[in-house]
Amino acid sequence: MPTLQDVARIAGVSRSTVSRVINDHPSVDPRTRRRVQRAIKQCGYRPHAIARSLATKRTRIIGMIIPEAVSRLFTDPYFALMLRGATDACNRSGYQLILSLFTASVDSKTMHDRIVHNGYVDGVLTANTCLDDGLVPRLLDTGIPFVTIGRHPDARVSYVDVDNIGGARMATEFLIHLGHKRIGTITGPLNMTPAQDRLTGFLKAMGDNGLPVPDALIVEGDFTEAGGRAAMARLLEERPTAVFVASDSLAIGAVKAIQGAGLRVPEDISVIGFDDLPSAASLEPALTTVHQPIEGLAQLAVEVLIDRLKRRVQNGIAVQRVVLPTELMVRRSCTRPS
Amino acid sequence: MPTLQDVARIAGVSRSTVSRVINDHPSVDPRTRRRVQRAIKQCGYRPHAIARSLATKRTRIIGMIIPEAVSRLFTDPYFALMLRGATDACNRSGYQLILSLFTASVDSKTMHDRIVHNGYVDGVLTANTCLDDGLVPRLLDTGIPFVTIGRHPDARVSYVDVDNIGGARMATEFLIHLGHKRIGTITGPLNMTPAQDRLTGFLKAMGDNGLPVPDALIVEGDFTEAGGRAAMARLLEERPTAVFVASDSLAIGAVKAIQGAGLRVPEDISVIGFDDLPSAASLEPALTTVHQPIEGLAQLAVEVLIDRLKRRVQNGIAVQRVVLPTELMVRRSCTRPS
DNA sequence: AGCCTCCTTGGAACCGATCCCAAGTATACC
DNA sequence: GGTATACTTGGGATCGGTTCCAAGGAGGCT
Repeated sequence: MPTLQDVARIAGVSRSTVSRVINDHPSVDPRTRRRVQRAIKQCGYRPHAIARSLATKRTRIIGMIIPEAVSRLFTDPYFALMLRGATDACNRSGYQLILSLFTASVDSKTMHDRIVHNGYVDGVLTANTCLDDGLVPRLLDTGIPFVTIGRHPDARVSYVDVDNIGGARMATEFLIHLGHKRIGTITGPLNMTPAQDRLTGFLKAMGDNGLPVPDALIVEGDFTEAGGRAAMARLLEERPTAVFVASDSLAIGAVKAIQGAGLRVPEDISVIGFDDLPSAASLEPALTTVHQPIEGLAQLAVEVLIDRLKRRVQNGIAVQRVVLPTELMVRRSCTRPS
Repeated sequence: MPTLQDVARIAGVSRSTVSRVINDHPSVDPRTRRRVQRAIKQCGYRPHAIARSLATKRTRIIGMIIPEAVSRLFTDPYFALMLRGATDACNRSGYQLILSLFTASVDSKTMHDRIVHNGYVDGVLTANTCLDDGLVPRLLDTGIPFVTIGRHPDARVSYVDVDNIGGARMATEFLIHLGHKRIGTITGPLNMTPAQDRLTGFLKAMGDNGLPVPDALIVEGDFTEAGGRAAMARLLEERPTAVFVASDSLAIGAVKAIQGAGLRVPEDISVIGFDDLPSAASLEPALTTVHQPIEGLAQLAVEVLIDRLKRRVQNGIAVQRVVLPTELMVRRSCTRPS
């Protein structure tokens, strides 16, 4: 592997000058620049990222942290879409993404230290943090720039999120407008903000329309299909005519539970989900759900993070927050109550 | 951030000595060692990975490349499991994983150069390469250590794989033993070796049992649910009594196509899949399929790669290949022909 | 013609570690 | 007591870049 020194020798200039050419520094004579560029081509030189990082203290690597609590859910297509969005944005900007799934085999403090303190990452992206897993406070402590996907209540945290409250309200109002009055909900784990927000939106819609929500009509699930099935089994005893389910995976389980009990969707019970996973449209019946732009959200998160990394040099550090809108996808799983 | 120098000053020794303590070099007086360790604790020193990498020429980072051709399939839970296996193995060994999904936004040669030539990765893992995407030849060219998940025909390539031929044969023989004679298959994209191998296993089982396989009973799919649906639609015209489908995602589509045509699984047509995705057991009907240990395979791939990285120092370079067995998961989607 | 500027360029320090080599010290042996 | 040996330790070069600073040279102005 040729180094700067080699190029310099071939072009008959100093390392400094070659470095300037590589980095598009303006103060290089055009003739010299061409000569250096020829030399670079000739010997197939490529800048050594590690050496460069040591000097500049920037690696152009972003760490993506998925906390252990949700890594069980990792097979949900939600994460694949998120990763695709994030990597795509990184590709465009010439950044690399280190993926760090916290798993049971190593304790999370060690994992955190490894990724944050070893100097390999300029900044961190984190998704689906639980309020009680301590990740965000630790990140704040270290002072490393980071952006969360999904809002976090701490005022110092920059995040990107979708309008979960608005989306949930929209979904619930859709059910209400269809004529439903006895509407249940299956929530996500309530230590996660998206789950909280979707519940909030649901309650707001119900409240605004003067509909009571007895506690028994609210069942906490865990964002998995199995969880949806179990939650729906309990909810069935309350005989709701419609259910707002906080994620599509949960909704898939809920539909199975309903059908398993010999009831039909939507004729006996209407079901509305949240996420609009790719499979939602091809379920039987096709799932009415709230679309959230997962890939776009992850892309945006990367862009916001990179923006922060650049500004940091200029000492601009104001918290940034972006919330994207959701969209109701009306399909077959909801109808008027009989 | 404190550096080696700072620790050295506090402990009253030289950088060299601190370095020896950090790296567990034996020739350090126990008393000195303790003194240095106290100094390290006291100032919260952590080795700077970048600087260390520059000196040692090893980063403890592995690059995982998913070629563009399959990044469309990326929402298949298969990839999530693979990533989880790979990251978990990395966590255990103290390695980091850079995830590189080749996407349309950047051409694949550029992507390849970025990840391979910038010095950030010690080695590369690659999954589901197509025979015609040129990735493997390029990797061979650069001389970087790499391991593919899924076999590659080139004799110089180290890989881990599951016994696709054996699994496919086992599945097909299961159908044959049930009494089926007119058995169709939906294959994956035949420019991918797993798809080829599963077809080979199918044909071998059929041939060994003296059953003819007219061309019309072989339909190429693309490993997606929609592809499975389309392929099955064509296959239905041939009236097979059973179908061996080369992946669970394809099988899900196939089942839907069968049900959509007013036929029942397994009463009218038996369906057997391949992969044993987490959802296979909870489908309606539960899918009989060939289990492959995806997470374990990815873990193994990481281990083999790390092993190669270590041996490389010792100039051991023999190609390594491992093939794991598969297992038949008998569920409800297959029965005797009527 | 002389002086001042601006543009280019090279030199050297630096980023934070590793590691070889030589020197110093303690122990053992004769 | 002197010398050989083993064990510790420090110094300095090195990895491959970036960047500050100073110097040289060309061009412009009076």
